[in-house]
Amino acid sequence: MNGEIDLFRTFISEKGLRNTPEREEIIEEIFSSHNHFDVDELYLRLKHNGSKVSKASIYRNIPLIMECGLIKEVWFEDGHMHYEHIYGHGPHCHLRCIRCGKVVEFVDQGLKTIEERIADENEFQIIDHRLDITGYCSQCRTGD
Amino acid sequence: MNGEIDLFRTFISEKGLRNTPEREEIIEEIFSSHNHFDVDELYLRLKHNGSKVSKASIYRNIPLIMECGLIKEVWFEDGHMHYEHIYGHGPHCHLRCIRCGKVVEFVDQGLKTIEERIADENEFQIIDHRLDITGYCSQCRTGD
DNA sequence: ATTATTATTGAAACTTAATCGCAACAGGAG
DNA sequence: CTCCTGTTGCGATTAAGTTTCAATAATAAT
Repeated sequence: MNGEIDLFRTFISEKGLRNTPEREEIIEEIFSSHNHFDVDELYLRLKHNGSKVSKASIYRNIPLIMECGLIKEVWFEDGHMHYEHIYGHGPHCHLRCIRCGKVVEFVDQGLKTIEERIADENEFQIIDHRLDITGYCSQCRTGD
Repeated sequence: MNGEIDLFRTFISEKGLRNTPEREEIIEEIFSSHNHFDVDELYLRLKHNGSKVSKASIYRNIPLIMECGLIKEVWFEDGHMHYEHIYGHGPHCHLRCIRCGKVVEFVDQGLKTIEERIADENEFQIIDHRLDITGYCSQCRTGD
């Protein structure tokens, strides 16, 4: 358990960087929940839990955590970037409700097949992909 | 021809707003090319063509052009939003090269089927969707 | 046409996400 | 324990996008 924290520690060491308490606090806070997050929310959660980590440090460490392959940018909304966990989650896509903001993740094998065919047809080497479907969830949809 | 400009004019009128030369210049410049664009690039293109439209007016009009259904936000990159045409383009997805920035559009009927099934399973009402595949194009891929 | 109403414009100020410079601090190798 | 240098918090800075405001101009009414 805590695989993501160990992975990050190793990643940092192998890059010749330093494992600091601030880094530990940030990575632990990020993975203390399974949800998507943004910098401001993460900062408030840390603060609420007694951490003194600055926003600057969060902004400085997020690129490292991404490079380590533990999180990635998912969407830009309300004027800032939002992130999600990769570690412990297989590749997946999103259904996002425009009204209530709820996000449902889904996995579809057929999608992978399509992507591979498209990539093949274009001699394209896939590194990442993102499928987001936006609309209204079951609670928010208007009687259509 | 010029369907998008007429649509915008009608849209503006029916909202009780006013058709100004600035709006004409902006919408014409946007649709004078088939490519994706961002505000800064659009502003420079307008300026280059002798227009005196300000960036503020571009920022003010883009939401209207989106509401009119002619363009939409496609991705946030390099610190700012990028847009693409909807009018004249059917629903499509993107292959984006991380190295050279080239974007190839593709259409896939199977994808629509998958999306509809996912939406159905989640009682979700689809309003929009976006599938972006990032990686390396045929010119930029490393010998893998 | 003329006038009145009010949306729109450009310029500049402002807001805010994200980055950067700097001095103090601290991890970790030796 | 000491040194080297990466890291931190703070505050300043940058830049995208928004807003304020006075002047302008599109449209409807006259």
